[in-house]
Amino acid sequence: MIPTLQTIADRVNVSRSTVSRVLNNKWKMYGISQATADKITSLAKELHYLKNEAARSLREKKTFTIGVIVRDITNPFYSQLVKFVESALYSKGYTIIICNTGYDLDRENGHINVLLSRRVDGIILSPIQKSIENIFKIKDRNVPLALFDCKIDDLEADYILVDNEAGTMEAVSYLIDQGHKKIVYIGGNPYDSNNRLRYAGYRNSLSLASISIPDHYVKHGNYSFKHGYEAATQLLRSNDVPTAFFAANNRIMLGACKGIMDCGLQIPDDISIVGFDDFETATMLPSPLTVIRQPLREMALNAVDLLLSRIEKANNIPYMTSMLKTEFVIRNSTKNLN
Amino acid sequence: MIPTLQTIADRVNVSRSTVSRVLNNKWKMYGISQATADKITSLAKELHYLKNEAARSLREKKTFTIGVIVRDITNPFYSQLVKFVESALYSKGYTIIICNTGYDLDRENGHINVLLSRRVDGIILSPIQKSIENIFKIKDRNVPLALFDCKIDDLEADYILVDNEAGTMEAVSYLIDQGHKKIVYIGGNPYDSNNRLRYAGYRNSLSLASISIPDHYVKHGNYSFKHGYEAATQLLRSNDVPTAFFAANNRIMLGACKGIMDCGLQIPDDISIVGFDDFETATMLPSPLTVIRQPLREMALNAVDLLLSRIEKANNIPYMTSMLKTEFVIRNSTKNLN
DNA sequence: ATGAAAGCGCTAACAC
DNA sequence: GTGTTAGCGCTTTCAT
Repeated sequence: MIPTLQTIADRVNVSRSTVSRVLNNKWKMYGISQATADKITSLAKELHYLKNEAARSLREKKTFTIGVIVRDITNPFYSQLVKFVESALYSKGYTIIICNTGYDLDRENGHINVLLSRRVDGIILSPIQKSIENIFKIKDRNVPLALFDCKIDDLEADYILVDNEAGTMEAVSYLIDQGHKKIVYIGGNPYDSNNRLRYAGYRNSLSLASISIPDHYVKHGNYSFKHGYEAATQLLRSNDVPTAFFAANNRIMLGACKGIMDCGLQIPDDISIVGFDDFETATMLPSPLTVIRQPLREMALNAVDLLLSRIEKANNIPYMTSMLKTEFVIRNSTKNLN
Repeated sequence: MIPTLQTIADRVNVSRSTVSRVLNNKWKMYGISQATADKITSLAKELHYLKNEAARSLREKKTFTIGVIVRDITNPFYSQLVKFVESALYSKGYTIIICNTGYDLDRENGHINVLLSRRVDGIILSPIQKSIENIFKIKDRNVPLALFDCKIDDLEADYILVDNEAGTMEAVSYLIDQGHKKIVYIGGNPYDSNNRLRYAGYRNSLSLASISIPDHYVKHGNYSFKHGYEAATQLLRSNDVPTAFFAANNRIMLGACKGIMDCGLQIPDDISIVGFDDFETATMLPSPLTVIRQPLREMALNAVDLLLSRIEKANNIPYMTSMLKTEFVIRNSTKNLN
C-alpha cells in the first residue's frame, strides 16, 4: 500500500492540509508548530512517502514535464542535445519525455498528440518539416514551443538556430581559396530548412567567386550515411570527377568518406571534403576532417532558457530567435590546389 | 480554454459518463445509440479534445509511462537502446521518460525518486552499481524493473544480459590462436559487473593457454575514451610493449585506437586490438576493427517484453534472465603472428 | 496553529 | 440507453 497524505495525517492526527503544508515547506508561513512539522517529516521519511505527481499535476495544471521530439536519437547531434537538455532541466525540477520520429511524419504527429494529452509544460521540437500542420496543433493549444534546428518562414515561434548560411560560406570559401572549382554539394532532405540554407551558402560562395555549378554537382537527398555514400561513389566513378565535397551533415559526411575510401581514394590527396557538424569520428580518420561545428551545448541551454522563460514568466513576451555562430574547425581533409 | 469531458457533455446534452464511454470506444457494450456516439465523436474532433492523462492516471493508477535510466545517452550503445525501446513502447501506447546519470550515483538516486513519484509503470535501469541501494528503493515499491546490461549477484530481478564471459573468451582466444601472448586488458569501472565478467573471460582464455598475465597488463579504470587513450599510450611507451589490446567497451576501444595512432603505430601491423561493442566508427578506420557485437535490438525488445509482461500480466511470474549471445565480428584489426 | 471543503478531469459501479 | 455518484491524491481558500 503506497502512502498518501491521508496515511500520514491519520497517523499524526492532523489533517491532510497540514501534512501537505509541511511537506511542501510552507509550514513556517502557516505558523505550524515545530513539533508537528517534525513528526510529519520524520514519518514521511519513515514511510518513504513520495508525492503522487499525477495528482499534483491535475490539481496544479502543471506537469513539470517537457517533451523533446528529435528526428534521430542515434545521431550524436541529437543524443548530445538530449544530454544537455536533460541535465539542464533536471536541475530545474523538470522531467523529459523523449520522442524519436525517425523522420516519419505520422510518428511526429502521434508523439505530439501524446505530449499534448499529457499536458506537458513545453515542447522542444526538431520538426521534419515535410508538413508543418503538426506544429500548428501545438501553437493552437498555446503550449510553449521551442523549434530547434529549423527555421520555418512565416511561422512565428521561438527558434534555436545556427547561422547555416554563413557557416557554409566560410567552409566553401575556404575550399575556393585553396583553388577548388569543382565542388559538389551533397545535401539532405530538400524540404529541410537547414539544407536549403546550407545550399544557399554554397551557391553564394561559388557565385561570389564566379564559379558555375553544373546540375550534377548538387545531390539533395536525405540526411543518411547511405545517401552520402552513394552520392560520393557515383560522382567519383563518373567522367566528371570533382575535387571537393561539401557534406550537409555528419551522417552524409561519414557516408561520403566511406565512399571515398571504397573507391580506393585518399583524403585529402585525391579528394577534399568539408561538412557540417563536428563528431568524434571526424578526428579518428587517418586524415582528420575539417568541419563546421555547431555550438550544441549553448544551443541546448538556449532552448531550455527560452522555453522556461516562456513557461515560468509570461507567455506574452515576444517571440525570440537564438541564432548562434558556427565555428569552422580546420583539420586536414582538404588539399591546397594552388 | 482546454475542453474536458464536461465541455462536450454540456454541448451534446448528455452526461460525462456517456462521453467517456464513447470516446473510449465502449459505447457498443453500453448500448449507447449510434446517433449520440456520432455527435460526441464529431464534437470531440471539432474541439480537438485530448484526454487529460494526469486525470486518467490518477483514477486508473496506471500511467503508461516507463522510465529509462542510462549511464550515458551519448554512447551509441545507449542511444540505440533508447531508440529501440522507444519504438517498441510507442506502439504499445507507452511513453518514456529518459534519465541520464552520467555515472553519477546521486543523479541515479534523484532520477529514481522522480520516476517513483511519477508512478511510472516500470523502469529499465542500467545501474551504476557503485552502490545498489537505489535499486532496492524500486524493488521495495514493487515497481516492475528490468535491469539492463548488468548482473548483480544475490539480487533477484529481471535481467537483460549478454554472455560477457563467453564473448570475451571468443575474442581473446582468437588473439591467442593468432600467436599473441602479450595481451593487455583495458577495462572499465572495477565495480561494474560487465567489466568483471569480461575480465574473467580474459583471464580464463589466457589461463587455458597457460599464458601468465603480468599485473601491468591489466588496466581497470572507467568506460571512457580518455582511459583507453591513456592506458594504450602508456603501455606503448613502456619498455614492455604488448602485441595486442583487449578493450572492454566501445569508448575505451576508440580511445586506445587514437592512442595507437598518436604513437605513430599502425593497426594491425604494429599492434592488434579487439574490443567489446560494435559501433559505426569501427568500420571507418583505415583498418576496420574486429569487435564483439551485442545484439542490441534483441536486448531492447527483450527488455520491453519482460517489463510489459510483468506490468500487464501478473507480477507473480518468476524472475527471468534474458541472456543473449554476442557475435564475434572479424574485421581487420589483428595480426597473425604465426 | 490547524481543519473542512471544494475541485482539478477522469472512470466505473450502480441506479433507473 | 443514459445519468448519478464516488473517489483517485493533491493544494488552497476560507473558516475558526
